[in-house]
Amino acid sequence: MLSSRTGAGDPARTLRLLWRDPAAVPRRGPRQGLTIDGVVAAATALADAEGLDAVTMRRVAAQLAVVPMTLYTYVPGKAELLDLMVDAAYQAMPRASTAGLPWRQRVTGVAGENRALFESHPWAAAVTTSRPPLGPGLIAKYEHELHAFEGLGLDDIQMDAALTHLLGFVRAWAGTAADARATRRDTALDEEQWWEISGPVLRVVLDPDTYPLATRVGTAAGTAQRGAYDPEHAYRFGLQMILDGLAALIGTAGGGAPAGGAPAGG
Amino acid sequence: MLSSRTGAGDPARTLRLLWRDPAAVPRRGPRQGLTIDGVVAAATALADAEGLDAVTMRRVAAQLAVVPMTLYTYVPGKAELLDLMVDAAYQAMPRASTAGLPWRQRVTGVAGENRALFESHPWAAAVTTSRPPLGPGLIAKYEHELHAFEGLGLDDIQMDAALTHLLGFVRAWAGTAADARATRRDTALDEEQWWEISGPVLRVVLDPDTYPLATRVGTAAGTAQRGAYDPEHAYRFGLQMILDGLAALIGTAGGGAPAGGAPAGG
DNA sequence: ATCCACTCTGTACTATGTACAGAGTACAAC
DNA sequence: GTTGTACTCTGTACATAGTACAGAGTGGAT
Repeated sequence: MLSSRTGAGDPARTLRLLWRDPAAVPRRGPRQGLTIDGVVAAATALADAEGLDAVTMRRVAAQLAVVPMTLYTYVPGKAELLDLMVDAAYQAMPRASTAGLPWRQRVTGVAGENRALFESHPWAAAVTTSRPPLGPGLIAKYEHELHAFEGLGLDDIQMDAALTHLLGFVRAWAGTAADARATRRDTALDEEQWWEISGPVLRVVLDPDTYPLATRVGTAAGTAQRGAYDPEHAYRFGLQMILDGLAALIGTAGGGAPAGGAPAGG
Repeated sequence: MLSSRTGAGDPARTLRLLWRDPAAVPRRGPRQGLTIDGVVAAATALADAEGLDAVTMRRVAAQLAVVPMTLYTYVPGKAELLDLMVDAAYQAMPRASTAGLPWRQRVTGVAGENRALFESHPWAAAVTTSRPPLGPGLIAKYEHELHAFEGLGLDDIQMDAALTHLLGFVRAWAGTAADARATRRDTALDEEQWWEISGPVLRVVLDPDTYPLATRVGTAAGTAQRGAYDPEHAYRFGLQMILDGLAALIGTAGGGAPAGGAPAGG
């Protein structure tokens, strides 16, 4: 039962894998023909190009010119491979220092870095990372991002919660945006065509007198934006709300709020 | 190609299904032995009890004592079944009027209703609803929830964006919380046990000098809460930030802000 | 020189969504 | 009534997924 091969679900093993623990490298037997990084890179390339669904053990193996089961020498299972992909993506993120900048700019920067992550790796928002992969990438990212919230008079728990809230927003936004893109591709219907088809049906079935607010606001939102959902607007709006919420928290937290950016940025 | 049976991916067909369009009910042939509502209810019961993965066409069919393919008489495919499940869950949500209450209470109420939804139907946060299922449930929910944002001096687009932001938060929160629960169940490790195993490994591999902020804040957050993640705290914190962000928006929006609740509620 | 831990491989099992074809049923048209 | 046919329900079958398992080969530790 406790075979060394079947280590799927073992947190310690996954952690050692994430950190590339040298003690976990086998000393006997033939040299490995691939590397963990190579496997992760192949899987990531596949996910970037064709989405998370394209990441199957068979296809990753094919990329690397090995048979599917060979991957299980490197990775306990698919779930762990996904964890490794996420951590590697985190590790590759740029981490420019924003020391000295006003906090609104720092926080906006963190949001932007995460947005960029999800734009180059849309699948990352869809990975169900049951527990966060506590690898070097995530830790380095966490360390970097916490700096944006330091010196604002928040205690440690507030810093963590504020960062979590911000990251949750960007992730949720990225998920919605990616879903919209994916549907557009799969259905071969863009937002406009979809409304062209759905509009008439809805008009028959949906009674404006029963749902006055919904029709008014929904129409306004749908008309202002090209379709039903404008990712750019949602992002700017959400970020602004978070910045303002944070400002309120800072005002509450220490008593004396340090200087920040302008109250409202465009 | 345009068979009436294979209508998966057809938005118009899905819409008619969502609204239970009587015109879509067949007039010829034997009477159906099941109902759409019955199918949706069976699938929902399965999802509630065992999670989204348990919802397979075979198992839903088994619940209803029919053969899997029979379901395809009622539903074009699994994706549409999930859409129907979500819309039905929306429809079943309580919609108590909060007219007259201060806006912070109204918005808190909307958040709470959604939180309750995800607590009784955790799978709902995980359904990838590429495009929102524009059924009667969603529309009624939208109508109801918009009322919380009316009279605050926001224009229609701001109302929509604010609601979207709030819902995104609750959904993201629910997803994280559900993931944590699911992992606990699948791994048979609770948060504490997991840390017991991971702690030693992390201590070896993670250098506090390289990641000072991360270790300090991470430890503080992990100690204060029982494990690494405290859903209750995250929810309260996030909601507070949204309320404060909304307050700032309202202050900006019209010039004269209507009366609201206390600046900070518990 | 020997051993066996380890790598890589092929085969095989279970599970999924759903296409397809056939058998039976009951309303619409005559 | 009788007939036609649109519709329901069923069984079989296929492609694709993750991965368990067993065997053949390899090379560092002894």
